[in-house]
Amino acid sequence: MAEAGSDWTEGEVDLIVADYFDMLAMELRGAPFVKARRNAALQELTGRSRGAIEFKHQNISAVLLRLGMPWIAGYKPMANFQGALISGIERYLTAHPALFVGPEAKTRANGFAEAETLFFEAPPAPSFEPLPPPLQRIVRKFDPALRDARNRALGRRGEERIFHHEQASLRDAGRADLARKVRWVSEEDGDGAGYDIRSFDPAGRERLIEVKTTVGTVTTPFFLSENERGFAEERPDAFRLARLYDFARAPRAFELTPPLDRCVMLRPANWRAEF
DNA sequence: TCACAGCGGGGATTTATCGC
DNA sequence: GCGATAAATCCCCGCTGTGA
Repeated sequence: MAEAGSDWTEGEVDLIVADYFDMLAMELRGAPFVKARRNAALQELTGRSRGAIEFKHQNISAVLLRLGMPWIAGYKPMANFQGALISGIERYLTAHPALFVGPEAKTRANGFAEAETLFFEAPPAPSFEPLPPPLQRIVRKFDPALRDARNRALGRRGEERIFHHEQASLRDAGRADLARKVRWVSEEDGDGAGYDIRSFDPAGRERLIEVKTTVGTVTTPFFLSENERGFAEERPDAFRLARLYDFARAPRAFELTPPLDRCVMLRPANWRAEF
């Protein structure tokens, strides 16, 4: 049994990290669980106190926040965390590479006839703060932005949600005529237009919306193609980037308008090699 | 002295359960 | 169905120990 005040051992860290990810997966699935019982079971296994285990849960949330991954609601990320936790999380992710991909990535975002509250304020303009090297290593191995970008089903469901939201908003604004003209361009014509949805504001002005969806949090990075970035520069009057986040749990969104580099930090993510 | 990890305690709030 | 009560959840405050 561990002594209060001593550093957590690798075994203890592995236990609590595994338990945390198990609870997180259940939360994302909408499955019920009682945190106090999980805490009590960990107290039995580790000899740590309730407060110590809860504190460690908040430390794990802090690491996941920095990684752009979702965390358990209720375990508010602490400001700091110890290095042993990073290693523990890396070990867990290495052993469970399919985490949040596949069945777990199913979402509960069904039925959205009304223009319910979906859009909130965008996060403040970025202040670039580099990740500590151990976290950079994890991001390279398990990039949550890349994982979400490769999840085509997730992207499609995000577009569907925004498509219905645009229609409902226009109907609520008394513009059923415009709501009928909203087009899901990427679904009907395929990718390549530089945006996913052609919609309108209540005054009839065009809104060309590119939808970016992640399971992660409000600040989880996302990928933008060169075509999309170029289109945003070409049509700053109409281009809108709809950023849907926390999609598996409680989908929320914010909207970015060009110039995009004033709202987000754009960094080249791949290179085109030509002869 | 200071920063930080680790921790205990507890108040406020929400949710579940029970008895009427 | 409703109010009372218990349990669970959320998260804040402030303390100790340690190492630089």
